Amino acid sequence: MSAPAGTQQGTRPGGRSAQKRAAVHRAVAELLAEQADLTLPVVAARAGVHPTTLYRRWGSVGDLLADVATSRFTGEVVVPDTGSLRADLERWAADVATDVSDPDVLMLMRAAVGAGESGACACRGDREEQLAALLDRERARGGRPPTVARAAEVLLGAIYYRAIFTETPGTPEWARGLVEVLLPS
Amino acid sequence: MSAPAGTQQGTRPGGRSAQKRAAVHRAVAELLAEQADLTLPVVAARAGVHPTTLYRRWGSVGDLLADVATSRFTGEVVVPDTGSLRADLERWAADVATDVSDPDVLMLMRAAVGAGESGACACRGDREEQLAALLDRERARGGRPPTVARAAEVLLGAIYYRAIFTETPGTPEWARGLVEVLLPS
DNA sequence: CCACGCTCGCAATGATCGTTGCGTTAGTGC
DNA sequence: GCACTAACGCAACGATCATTGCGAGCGTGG
Repeated sequence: MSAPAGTQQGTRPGGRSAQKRAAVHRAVAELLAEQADLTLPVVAARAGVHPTTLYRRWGSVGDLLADVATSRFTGEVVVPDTGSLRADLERWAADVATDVSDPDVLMLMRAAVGAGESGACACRGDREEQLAALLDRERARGGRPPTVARAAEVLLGAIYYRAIFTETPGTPEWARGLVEVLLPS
Repeated sequence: MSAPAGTQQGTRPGGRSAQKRAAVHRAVAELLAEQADLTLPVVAARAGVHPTTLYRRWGSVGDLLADVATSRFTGEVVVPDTGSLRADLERWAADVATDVSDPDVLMLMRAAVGAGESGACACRGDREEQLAALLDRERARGGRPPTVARAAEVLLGAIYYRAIFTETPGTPEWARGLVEVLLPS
């Protein structure tokens, strides 16, 4: 919530806080993977940090989850640039599908969504921005790509839908095929 | 989890249990709308039921939420039948979008998703079956509609995506426009 | 090098949660 | 109408959670 984006955070980027924060994030990821019910004391114990610290810094499990989700889903991703919009989208979609088919990532997403609107929105991360970059490049090339909103709805929508609301997340191949819906040949 | 589908449930459909169950479901909906943190004792107090009953019948907040979600999202919905696949889909999509744009419904969905896979899947309800009915009718008519999976991914995917992962759920008009992606003219 | 301030650890407290054994009430079948 | 079973209410218990005041440690700036 208070972190910009990178590995470190906040007021004192180089210090002890950042290490604690990283430990806590790691602990959350671990516990999430173990299906343990997330609670601040439990996270604290796992992270080797005093519970008070968590209550002070984050206040609630929801805020902590939102924080973890943002730092997990927003990061420097190499946006594909093959020269062809279709190929770029296919590759991007496959990458996203691969990412969210990881059970641990799924757990994080579900928990973040359950934490409320902020946590849910954090799960988008900067993926719409990545999409925008792809589409802008196509527009600069002289093409007429769909809008970012439309692309996000169709691609991210379908990928997230299968990941979250069904038992079978989509495969990368399936995600590639999705581009066909957006860009009819 | 133990209920078939209808208003009542389980072993003794006509009895006291069903009333308690209804009261509990109502309480969950209320508390969800109030942003209160859902916990079994709290739900029990609101429902005028003893906490023990909840622990025995559902065991955990997750199971309770999954139960509430299933009974909320699966029900006798009048599947549109206008004679035209496109019109049917547009109307159906608009109905779904209207439904999930209700803040209370949104809260329920987020909470159910956070409760785990079963809760998340419960949010689909029987909407894919409704979709299947629409598409089958078109096939019987001699048309070649998309598969149920593809239709669900695109339509439900986009609608749910905007509802859950963004601050602005889609409007019915927007949802209608979504059909154009699935059925290019 | 030193003083300031932010962050963390520590300990104690009240509140709430989740569980279990037992008695009672309500619904079902003969 | 009567016995049986299932579901519920009740009360206790231990465990865990969430909060607060205080002191110490680490990083930053003069």
